[in-house]
Amino acid sequence: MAIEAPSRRRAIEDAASALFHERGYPATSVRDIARALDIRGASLYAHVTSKEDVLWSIVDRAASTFERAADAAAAATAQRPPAERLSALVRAHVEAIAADPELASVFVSEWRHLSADRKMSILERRDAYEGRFREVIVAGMATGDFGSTDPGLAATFILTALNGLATWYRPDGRLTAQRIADHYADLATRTLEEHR
Amino acid sequence: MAIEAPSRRRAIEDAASALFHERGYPATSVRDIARALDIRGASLYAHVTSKEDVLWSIVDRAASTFERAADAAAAATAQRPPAERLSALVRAHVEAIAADPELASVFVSEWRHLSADRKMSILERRDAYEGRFREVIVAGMATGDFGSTDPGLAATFILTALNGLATWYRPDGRLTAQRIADHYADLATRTLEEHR
DNA sequence: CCTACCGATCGGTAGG
DNA sequence: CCTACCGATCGGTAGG
Repeated sequence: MAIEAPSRRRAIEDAASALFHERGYPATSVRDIARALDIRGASLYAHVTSKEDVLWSIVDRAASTFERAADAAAAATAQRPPAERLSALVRAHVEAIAADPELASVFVSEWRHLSADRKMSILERRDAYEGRFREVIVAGMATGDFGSTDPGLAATFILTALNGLATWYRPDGRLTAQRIADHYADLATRTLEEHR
Repeated sequence: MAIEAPSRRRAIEDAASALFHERGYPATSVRDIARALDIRGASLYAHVTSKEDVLWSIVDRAASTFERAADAAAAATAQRPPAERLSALVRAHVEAIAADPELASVFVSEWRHLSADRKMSILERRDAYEGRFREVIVAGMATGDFGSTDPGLAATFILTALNGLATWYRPDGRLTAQRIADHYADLATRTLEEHR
């Protein structure tokens, strides 16, 4: 089939995601990934050029997923008040994590094992992503909807709390993704709203 | 000197903490730790029984540090309203991280590389620690100081946000530990307080 | 996708 | 704390 090669590549990335999520990148060997696919370690190199290359594909795809989700959330709430815009960003982030926790957790935790230039490129994208949260916080402070705070610190506080989900979320856990998204959007908004 | 042996052991743990913080436990070799102390890899084994043993000492000490800090914070605010008790717990946690970010970051990120029984023991202590936060949240909901929320989810949200500090805190950063503690205590409290 | 193999490095031990 | 060394495993290549 014409789609075999790309789907095989994707199967490798999925198996690697699961293992990187569970044990971390350095503790996962090329042979571990191959074993999950019932092939030999050396056979992986017919589809990938290096172990780091697999990590990069996963991290890059995860970054794009978060960026697209945030784009959609921002577009849908562009004319709404800051609290709603923040709530939409939080929901989009939580839903992206819940949709593929292994992908998200590799993105959140394993990027530091990338080569220096790829690491730098991811750090820049992360900062731009965090900037979306900072901008909404600044806007909310300007309208008086949000109390006065350090926007950078508040954005880091909230995003770190959200990212923790990638570590502990289980599809069959006590709370559904929707309920977690509801709660987290509420908690994040409360974190900033002016008390009155 | 009589204190040489224990201080040497501690020097090993400190060098290991710095490396585990920077690269993670699996990506740090015994020879890396030895090199930081200007000795040979094999010489380390005069002071430690295994690499995992070093990780355990660090994680166990970090856990005790957090527990003692929380004990002191709880004792000092036992008769105060829930918001103040929460604020004290948050400050204690942030200050413990800032006092030794490498120790804290190994505790937060590397415990999963411990053996099964040690991992279990740390997970239990973490849950008990998180329970202190849950209890204050429940108490605040009971008095009406805090709005209605899922105490477990809120505790996880806040503690995850705080733990992120271990990853990015730098003593020479833009904000002092005191200012971060102030802000984080404020953000955590706002996250829960009923709007009025 | 396989077998066979490479040099490098791993955590750890023996024996001073 | 050292030298010398162990078996196991690492990421990756050659050549089908």
